Amino acid sequence: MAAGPTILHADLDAFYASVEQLLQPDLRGVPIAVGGGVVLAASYEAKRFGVQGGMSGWRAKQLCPHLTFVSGHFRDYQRLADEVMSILGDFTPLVQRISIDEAFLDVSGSVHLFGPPEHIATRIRERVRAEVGLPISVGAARTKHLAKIASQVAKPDGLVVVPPDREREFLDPLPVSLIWGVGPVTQQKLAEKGIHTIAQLAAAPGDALQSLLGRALGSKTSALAANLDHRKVTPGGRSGSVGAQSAFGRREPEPEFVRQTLGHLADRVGGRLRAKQRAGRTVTVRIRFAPLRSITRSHTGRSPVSSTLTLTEIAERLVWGALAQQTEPVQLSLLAISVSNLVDQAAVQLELQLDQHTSGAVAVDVEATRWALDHSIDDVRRRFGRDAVGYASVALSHRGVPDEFRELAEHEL
DNA sequence: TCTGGGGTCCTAGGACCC
DNA sequence: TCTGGGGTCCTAGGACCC
Repeated sequence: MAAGPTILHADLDAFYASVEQLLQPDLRGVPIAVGGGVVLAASYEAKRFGVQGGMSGWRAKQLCPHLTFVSGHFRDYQRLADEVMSILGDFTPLVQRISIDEAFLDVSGSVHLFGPPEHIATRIRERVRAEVGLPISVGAARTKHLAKIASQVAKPDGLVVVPPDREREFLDPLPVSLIWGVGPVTQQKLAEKGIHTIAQLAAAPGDALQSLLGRALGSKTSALAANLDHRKVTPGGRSGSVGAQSAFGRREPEPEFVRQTLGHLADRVGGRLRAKQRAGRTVTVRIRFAPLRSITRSHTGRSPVSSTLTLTEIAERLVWGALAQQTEPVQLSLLAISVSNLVDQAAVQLELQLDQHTSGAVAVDVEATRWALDHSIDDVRRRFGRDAVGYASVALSHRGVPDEFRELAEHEL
């Protein structure tokens, strides 16, 4: 029995921009960009001029002089994307959301209820359009990789089904950049070897690719080009790290500024860890210096942490250690904190109780006390809002980006 | 005129252990 | 007298994705 095209990849088109055009009818049909300094998303009218997400605002304006910039309505993005995901869930419980606006579905168990995959895909597109008001593209194929490529080819507002007996025909002429994991650097390396299409990539010897791209990427890329993808659609899934960052134009590394920024970041990261009942043993800081260069420093401790004050202290130590190593005077443009090596908080508390009878008692006890204090703060914030209570220097610190945007990025998918 | 924020995965070297 | 093999963990950096 040959498997049919039972994996779908559903991807909302130019999502942020489409939402703005949905909410503000006078923006429909005109080139718009969400964002200001940086383009977060561009409407298809703007994309026709070459405007792309991630591009700086002035560059976008150069390409498209009539471009309208709109500020984002981030809560609406979350709300509408959740509505779309809920529609997807009506067709199968096997929905794997991989970002705010896209998901894989395995509909192999749904065909007896809803008909063949291409019919399900069509129904999804109709319902999203009718009930939410947004365009969505869908790819249907036998594997996740093919379905994902198919949805990209289907854009904007289209459906592409890849029948199992026509997969090679579909893949061969496409550019290598459509393969998952092939970005600008890899694309350039391949181009230097004369490899531009997936057909050329599939024909290249595996060991040559491994020496060109490294072992893992080489073999993964060969496998995808050869159309060998066995990944399953797995709903849920928990993240392995939690982080936050803050960019600011160009600042002298003044102790008070560094301390407040790290306190603010630690507050956000700690709060999210505690909300997920998680804690982590490894704390990593990233420092970006004014003209682009960035470094990371990390510390792995014996016991997991999630309290705001402990995170702040570790981060400060790492940052000042790294700054002390710099031989030239530096200016900062970004600071970030990330926590990894995560474990469940329940396990942490058990360990805390055990540790109180051992030599690690003092340090661990401090963390336990701070964790309890943070938990009370979290509670108050849940009831009275984020700004109701907090550490003084943290509460005062400025933010360069709307809070809604941060919360959107933080949202547990 | 350098541009946001949140992630994943991989590499490579060194420490340490058996 | 440098000579083996394998494994884990940690650190720092980089490519890539949305």
